[in-house]
Amino acid sequence: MAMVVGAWRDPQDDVPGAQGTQPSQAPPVQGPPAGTPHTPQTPGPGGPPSTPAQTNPPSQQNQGDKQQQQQHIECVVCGDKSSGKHYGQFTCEGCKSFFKRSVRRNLSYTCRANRNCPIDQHHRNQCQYCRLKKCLKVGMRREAVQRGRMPPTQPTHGQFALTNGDPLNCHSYLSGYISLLLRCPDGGTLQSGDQPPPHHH
Amino acid sequence: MAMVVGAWRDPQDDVPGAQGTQPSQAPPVQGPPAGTPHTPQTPGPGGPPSTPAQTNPPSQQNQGDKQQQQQHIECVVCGDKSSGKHYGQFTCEGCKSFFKRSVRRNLSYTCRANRNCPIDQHHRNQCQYCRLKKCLKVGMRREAVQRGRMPPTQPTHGQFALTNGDPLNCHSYLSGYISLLLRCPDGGTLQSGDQPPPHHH
DNA sequence: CGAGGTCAGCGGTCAT
DNA sequence: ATGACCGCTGACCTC
Repeated sequence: MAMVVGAWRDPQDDVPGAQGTQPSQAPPVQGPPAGTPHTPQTPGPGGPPSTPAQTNPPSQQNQGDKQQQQQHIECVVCGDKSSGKHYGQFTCEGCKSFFKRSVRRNLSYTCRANRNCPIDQHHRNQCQYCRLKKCLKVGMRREAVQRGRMPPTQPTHGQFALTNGDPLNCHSYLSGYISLLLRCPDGGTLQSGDQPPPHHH
Repeated sequence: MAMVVGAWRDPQDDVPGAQGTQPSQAPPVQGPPAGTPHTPQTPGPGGPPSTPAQTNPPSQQNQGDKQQQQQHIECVVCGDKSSGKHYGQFTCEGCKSFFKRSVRRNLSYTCRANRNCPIDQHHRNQCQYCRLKKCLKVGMRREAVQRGRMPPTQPTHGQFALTNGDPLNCHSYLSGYISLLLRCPDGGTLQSGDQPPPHHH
């Protein structure tokens, strides 16, 4: 699992994981199973992370004053208070959610400035492009974002999933199929085995 | 990449107490070990992956032999790696816990599709109803689930809200199916995307 | 070995 | 769209 994290220096404008096209690393277009979704997460109780190579590079937490740090870990993206590790790094709930939404919906943003907007607790919402860039820079892992689960509540007609913002990357080919399904009076003939039309890339 | 095997549809759909029937066994989905949607994570603390099921003596290392290459048994429910027998069958930790929680709390779920969602390592969390159904189908025993810490006698009677049981109406089921479809039926092959930015108006 | 339990971290929700 | 809050999952442990 070679992470994507190489050396993270401050890229002025790289890390385009966000920009639909990614220059350097590959954005695996799919690597679903093979993507190595390994998620090192719980270091585990009683055991230090034995493998230093991958997680956080800068580990300067232990020095004279870290008494309270343990309780006030801060978000590596914006500096707000972290609520724990998320997608590989300590982040706040906001950056966690932002990252999840971005990856799930595969959004790409654009910076209106010079792609080096400061990202801190008060400015993090000013530029999505730079926020996502920083998320990636500090090592948040896209592969750790899972696919959605089943919706607990049922959507109403006309607006289901399309509005939940998680079309994930379902292709529009599904639209036709959906239309067909919706036309089904009571789904009577629809049987379980129904699979969507073969989907060819 | 065709990893997902076809869905396992079962001829006789329901299952309430089903058991005994020989599971159709999971398809050889063993390929990508990394496919975990969740986090496999590092061994860490207490020790190395001490028992990954590989107690194999260092004699044979050949891989050419696919017959008995490794002895990691797979979960009869989802095909993930089994950690031993649980409630009567070889299952992974996930299905074990899921089954335990379901039985303990006497939960009942509802399928939003047509009750035969594919259950494999990548989709097992998509439909609890079908996951539990499959657990029972392959023979996991409810009786094997112990009470843990519940009061010996009836707990707060009537507290067991069994949440449901009502047949779903045609519309909702159709909607559910669609939702499921929108969540990418093919197991993540379409991970990255090509989806154009959501251009709203 | 197989029950039980824990809880970090993922998921989703829904006022703002 | 954001992010505080809560439920579910499953890796790891103890018994």
